Amino acid sequence: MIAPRMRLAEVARVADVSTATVSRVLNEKPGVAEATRARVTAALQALGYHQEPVAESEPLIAVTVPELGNPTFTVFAEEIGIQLSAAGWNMILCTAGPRGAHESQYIELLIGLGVAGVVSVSGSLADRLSTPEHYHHLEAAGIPAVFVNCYQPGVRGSFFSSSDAEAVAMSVAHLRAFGHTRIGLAVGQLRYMPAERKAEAFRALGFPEESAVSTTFTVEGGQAAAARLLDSGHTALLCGSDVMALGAIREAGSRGLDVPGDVSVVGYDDSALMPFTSPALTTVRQPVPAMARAAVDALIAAINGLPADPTELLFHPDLIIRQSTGPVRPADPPA
Amino acid sequence: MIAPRMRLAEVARVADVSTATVSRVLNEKPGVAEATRARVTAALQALGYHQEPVAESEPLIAVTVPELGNPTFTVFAEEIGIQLSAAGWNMILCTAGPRGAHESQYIELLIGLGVAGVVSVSGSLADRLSTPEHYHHLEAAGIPAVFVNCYQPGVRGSFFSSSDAEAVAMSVAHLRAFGHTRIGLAVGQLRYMPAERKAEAFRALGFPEESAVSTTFTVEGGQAAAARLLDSGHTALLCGSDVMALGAIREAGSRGLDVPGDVSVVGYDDSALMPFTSPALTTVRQPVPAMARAAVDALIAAINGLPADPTELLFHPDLIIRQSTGPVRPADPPA
DNA sequence: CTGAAAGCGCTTACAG
DNA sequence: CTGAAAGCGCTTACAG
Repeated sequence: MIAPRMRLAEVARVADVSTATVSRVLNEKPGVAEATRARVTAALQALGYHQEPVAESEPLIAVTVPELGNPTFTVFAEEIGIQLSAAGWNMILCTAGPRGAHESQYIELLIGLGVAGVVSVSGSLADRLSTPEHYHHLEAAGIPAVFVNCYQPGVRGSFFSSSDAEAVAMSVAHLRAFGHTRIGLAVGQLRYMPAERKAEAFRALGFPEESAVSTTFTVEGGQAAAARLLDSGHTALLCGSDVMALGAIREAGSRGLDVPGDVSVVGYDDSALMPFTSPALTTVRQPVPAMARAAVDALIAAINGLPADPTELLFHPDLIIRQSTGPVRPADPPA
Repeated sequence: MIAPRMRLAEVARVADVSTATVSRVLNEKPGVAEATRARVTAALQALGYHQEPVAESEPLIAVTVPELGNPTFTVFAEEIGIQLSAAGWNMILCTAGPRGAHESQYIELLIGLGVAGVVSVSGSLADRLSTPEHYHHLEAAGIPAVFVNCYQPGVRGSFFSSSDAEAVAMSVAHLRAFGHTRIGLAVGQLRYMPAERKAEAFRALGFPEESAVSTTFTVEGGQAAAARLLDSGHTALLCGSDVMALGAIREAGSRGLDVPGDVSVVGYDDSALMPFTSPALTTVRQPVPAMARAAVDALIAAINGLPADPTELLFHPDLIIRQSTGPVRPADPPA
C-alpha cells in the first residue's frame, strides 16, 4: 500500500534489457529467448512488480470453503466474516469444492481480482488427491494465505486446525466411562485429513482395524457405516460428522435399537440444530471463534509483511454431552 | 465482451470537451463547472465507458445473502452456485447483512470488481427500512441484477419469490383439516417482506389481530411468540421459519405440552435437518432448485442484453407433512 | 473553468 | 531475439 508503484523501466534496468522486452514477457508474447525471459521473470519477482496498481482495489479478502451444505463450513465462514468486517475488511466467499468449480480455478480468479489475502477452510490442502500447485501461484503473486483445518508442509502460510486426536480421545474416554468397550469409528473418505487423522488416533488407542469404517460424510454414509459396526457387535459409535451421527441413529432406530439405551452415538462439529435432534446429540465442538480469530489475525499480519510461522496450531475441541450417549447395557457382552 | 473498448477521446467528442476535462471528471478532480461535469457524465453513461477493459475479468457473478446462519440462504447460494457453474460462470458469495458490511457497501465493491451480474437473495429490497439506492448504482454501471425473495417496484431486474400467501393457506388448510380453529402465527420482524406477507395472508384468512405475533427469526423469538400464543389458548402454531418452530416446540415442552398431542407446530423452509428433530417437523418447502434455475436463467439473459420482465414470479411451495402436526385435542375448546 | 501540449508508462511495428 | 523509436490512452502542469 505504501511502496511507490514499481515501474517497468526499473525492471528493465535490473534485468538489463529494454522495456520492450519486459513488456513482451509480461504479456506472454512469443519471440523472447528462454534465458532472457527467465532473467526478466526473476527481476519481476524480485521487485514484486504488479501490472495493476495494487492499492487500487478495496480491502478485500477471500474465504474458500468446499461447500455450503455442511454447517461447519458456513459457521467458519460466518465467524471469519465477522472478524474481518470488524477489522475493516470485506469478505468474499468462494465455494471451491467437488461440486462446482475446483479450488485451483478460484485461486486464479482471486489473483486476477487482486484480493489481499485468502483464508482456505478445509481446502484442497486437506485432500491427499489434490496437489498444492495453485497455492504456489498465490505465493508467486505475493498474496498471503492461511489455512483452517488443512495442512501441508512446504506450502507457505499459517495453519490452524482443531485437534482430531483430542476429539477422538475425549469421545473414547467419555464412552469408556460409560462402560463401553466395543467402540466403533465411522468417518468419511480417508483421503481427507480430518478423517485420516481420526482413524489414526483411533488405532493408536488400541482399537482393531475392523472397528474403523470409512464411508462418506453424509447421512447415508453414517447409516451404512453404522450398519457394519452394529453387525459386528459394537455398542458405541463415534462419527466423523453430525450428519453421519444422524445417519447412525437412524440405522439404530430402523433395527429397533434405542439410542442411548442400546447404542451410544457421538457426533462431530456441534452443528446449530443438534440440540433439537432426537435424541439431542452428544458431539465434539471445534472452537470456531478462537480459530477464526487466530486465522484472521495471522492473515492480516502476513498482509502487513510479517513473516508467517509455518507450524500447525492445534486447537482444543470441547465434548458437548447431551442425550445420545449412556451406560452400556449390562447384559449385552457379545462374542 | 464484443464492443471495442470505448476511448476517452470519443467521450470527449460526444460531450464536446477536451480529453483533459473528461479525465478530470473521471478522476473526480475539482475545478470542473457543474454543467460541464454533468454533460461529461451523461456522455460517459450513454457510451457505457469503463475505465478498465471490461472483458478482462473472468466470467464472474456475485450472489448476496444476508447471513450464512440461516440454512435457507446457504441452500439457495449452493443451488445457484451449481447452476452457474454448469453454465460456465464463477460465483462469489457475499454476506451482506445486519452483521458485517451492509449490502450497499458490497454493491460498490462488486461494481469495482467488474462482476457481470448479481443475484440478491433475501436482500435489502425485502427490508422496508432500507432504500434501494445502491441498486440504482448497479443499473448505472450496466450490471444486471435478479432478486430472490425480495421485491420492489421501480428497481430494474427480475424477481423470483416463493408465495407466502400460498404457504400460509396450505398450512392453515392442513391444520383445519385436523380440527384446529385456534391457530396462531409466529413470524419475525414485520419490516421483512416475507414476514409481512405471511401476516397479511393470515389476516385475510379471517384470523384476529391478536393471533399473529411478530418477534424475531430465532429460536428465542419462536419461543417468546409461542408463549404468548399458548397463553391465549391457541392449539396450533404456524411459524415463519424452522428455527422459530423449534423454539415453539421447546416452549410447548417446557409447559409439559406434547407436540403434536396438545399443540401442532408448522415450520417454514424445510431446513436440512428437520427430519431429525424431535418430533420431525411439518414444514413448508420453497422450490429452491426451480427458483435458482429461473434466477440464473434470467440473469444470464439480462447479461446478454435481453430485456428483463419486471413482474414478480411467484413460486408454489410444498407442505411437507411430518410428525409435529396432528388432530386437535377433543376436550380442549378454551373460551 | 478549460484546452493545447508535454509527459508517463506501456505496447508494438520496424529494423537489424 | 532484441532494442530504438513511434504510438496509444490517459493525466497533469501550464497558460489564459
